[in-house]
Amino acid sequence: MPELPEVETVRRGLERTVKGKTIRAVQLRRADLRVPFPAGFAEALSGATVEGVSRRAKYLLFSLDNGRTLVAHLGMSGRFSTHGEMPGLKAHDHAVFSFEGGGVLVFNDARRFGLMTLAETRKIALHPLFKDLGPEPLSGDFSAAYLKEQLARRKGPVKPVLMDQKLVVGVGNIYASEALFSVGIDPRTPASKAAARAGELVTAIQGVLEAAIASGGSSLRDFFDADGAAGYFQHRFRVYGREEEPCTTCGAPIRRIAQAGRSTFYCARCQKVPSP
DNA sequence: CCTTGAACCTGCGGGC
DNA sequence: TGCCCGCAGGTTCAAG
Repeated sequence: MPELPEVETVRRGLERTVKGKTIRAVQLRRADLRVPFPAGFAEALSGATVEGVSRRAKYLLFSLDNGRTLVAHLGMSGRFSTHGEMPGLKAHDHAVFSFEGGGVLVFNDARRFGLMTLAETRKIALHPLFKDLGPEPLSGDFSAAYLKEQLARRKGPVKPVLMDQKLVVGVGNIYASEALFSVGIDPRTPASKAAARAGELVTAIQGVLEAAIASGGSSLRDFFDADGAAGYFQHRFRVYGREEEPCTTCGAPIRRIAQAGRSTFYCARCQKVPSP
């Protein structure tokens, strides 16, 4: 389901609904998602108070008052939902968090590409999940100079390179296609050839991510924030999922190709390989 | 190192 | 109606 804008939307909802609440009990309805729940998971969380919910890349970080952080990734289909009292549990409701004074948080993930684990808050940057991640795209660390240097040493097509979380985090299959349309670069362009346009690419990536966050993310098959609301940025897609539909700029049919096993959408007329 | 392809798992829609 | 195929917002591992 989620790229950075969707995870950020979920984070904002969770911050509102669970910040300051104390976990009374955790019920796990299976032993693993993409990876096993760690030993002592429920016990470590019971009695802990959520001090805040932050985000690193596409991970949600619930910081607790016991020095640990609950790390959650939504994978492709993970969803959080909040309830006033214990709801009737449905298929793929894998983890259920009950809070003191009422309130229940349910994690549902049909495909189980998501994960939940615990980390020492103080050493979280060194955690295996985080130590090799690139800069946040909406931070100053994601600069034109940085992106130029990174693109210059890559030979593969620029679109899958932009989705490499070691280069920059948070950009997934939708927003990589959208950002490349926005700057008019052909997604098949060798990354090293796109390096000259690094400054525009940084601006385009930031622009599309910020616009999507402002719209509450994109809701495709599913995706609802913690309050059950759908995002609406999908109505503003220029290329993603629009194969054979006319380009909003020039009217040419949008094309779909496969790159590194994922669908890429682009306009063959508006998007060019930059000339050296 | 970089890059690609397969794997993980379930559900849905389209074509026959 | 039922079945098979391809497709889906991510990450990780092996192999070239």
